[in-house]
Amino acid sequence: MVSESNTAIQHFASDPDEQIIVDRIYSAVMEQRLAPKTKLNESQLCETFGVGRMRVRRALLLLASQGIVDLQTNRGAFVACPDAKEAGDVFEARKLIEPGLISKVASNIGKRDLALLKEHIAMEDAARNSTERSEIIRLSGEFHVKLAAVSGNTVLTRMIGELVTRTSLIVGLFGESGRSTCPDGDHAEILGAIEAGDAVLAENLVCHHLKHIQDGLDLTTAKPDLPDLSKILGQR
Amino acid sequence: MVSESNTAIQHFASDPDEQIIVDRIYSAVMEQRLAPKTKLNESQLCETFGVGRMRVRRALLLLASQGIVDLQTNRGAFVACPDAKEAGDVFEARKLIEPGLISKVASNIGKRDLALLKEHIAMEDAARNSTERSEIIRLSGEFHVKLAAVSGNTVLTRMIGELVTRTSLIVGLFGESGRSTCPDGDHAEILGAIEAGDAVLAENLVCHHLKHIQDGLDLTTAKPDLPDLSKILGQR
DNA sequence: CACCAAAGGATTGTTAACAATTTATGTCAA
DNA sequence: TTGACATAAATTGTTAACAATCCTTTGGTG
Repeated sequence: MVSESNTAIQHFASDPDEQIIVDRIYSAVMEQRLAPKTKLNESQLCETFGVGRMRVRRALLLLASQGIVDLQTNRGAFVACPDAKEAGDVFEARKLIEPGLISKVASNIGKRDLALLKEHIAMEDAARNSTERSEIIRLSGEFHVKLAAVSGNTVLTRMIGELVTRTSLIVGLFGESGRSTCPDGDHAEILGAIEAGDAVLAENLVCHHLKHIQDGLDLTTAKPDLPDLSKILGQR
Repeated sequence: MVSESNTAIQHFASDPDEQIIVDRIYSAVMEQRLAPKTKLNESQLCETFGVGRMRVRRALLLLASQGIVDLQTNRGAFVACPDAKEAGDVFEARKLIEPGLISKVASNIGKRDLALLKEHIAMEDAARNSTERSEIIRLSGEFHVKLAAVSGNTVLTRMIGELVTRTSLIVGLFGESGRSTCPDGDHAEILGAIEAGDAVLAENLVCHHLKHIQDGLDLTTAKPDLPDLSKILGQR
């Protein structure tokens, strides 16, 4: 079954406020609105969400445990900045897990879930024509998480959620600016194979889909750190 | 490369103390010395490790984010108690990830890593003859994590670490008491296939290895909760 | 002008006291 | 004896003040 919530991090939070903080930062990273190495100021977050410092710190620790935030002692929290090695690891993990998972989903999917996924793709199409770039980016990633959720395996779904979010960071860092995260028709094609019950085809499509995204990355160019303006502006 | 550390949780902890707390609880769960649903008292942990309450709470939150500890509002922290559904999910995840991972390891493993793994199996053999039951339980699980670590993929290694630990909880809950976690010769056999560079064989062996462990579980018998003494002692 | 040093401010880390909730204890009545 | 109820203890959740660290600015010096 597909969860209606747009979050992929399960709620260990006792308080709903805490979950909100995690979700919002999570979404912002997913939508590439929060660039890597962006400083996440505690007091700033406190004001933004209207909560105490404790909640913010807990939320940041949770995000750090998922590799989305980097906690540096006495320096604060920063949006994680994966290097080429880490990017490779993430994609390797996805290519190892997702095909098998989709194969299982293709074998036994219910009408209800199928409809939800179709609806999601419709949302993607709508967002593609919209001016909001962040919307399509987030939806593109979320498709993979929802697909995993259909399997009913919460353990694997959470893992995919983490990997997808980190992929957003990676694409933002190493992706060619013109290219979108996921090729336009791919998701519909994958869902088509699933609907047809063709597990092998679905598996192959996902495999190529991931490879295609990875091929769009340029891991050699260590991009100049975005917040490090000295090198960009220093040479006038 | 295989890490020498016996922990599978990466250190997000700023403080080494915090890492120690996480490691110790982690190991205790791994060795099945901490039964599911065991209450983890804060002040007790503070005294045990000689640290402040903040550190303990942070450690517990990290463990909760890994599904090893269950945090209940106003009630405290308890060792997680997976149900049959969750147990199935964990095994499904392992069966999906580990074979592919081992296949990759078998394709290109260095002499140094091979030696380390052999050494580990020797330790297992030694522990099997020892009186300490907990030692062999922990080493059995750790073998899988070290195997993953050889791949060099830290993302996947962390995931396997989480899954292995949760497996310890599951085996403790649903496993037949007489049986050990991992069949005696299996690990050596797997390593043999890896040394021979036979990726397909290694993959199959791991697959069967996991299936064998899972078959040893009795998921139907919802075991009487260990700390719930009323049912055990009530019927005199 | 560049470079270094020190003071000030800002931010994070830690501690301890307080508040809220749960759990245990004890009393009384049926 | 059992059950409900009230009280007390223990435990967790929260807040706020304090300490330590880092970053910036300022002022001086070569």
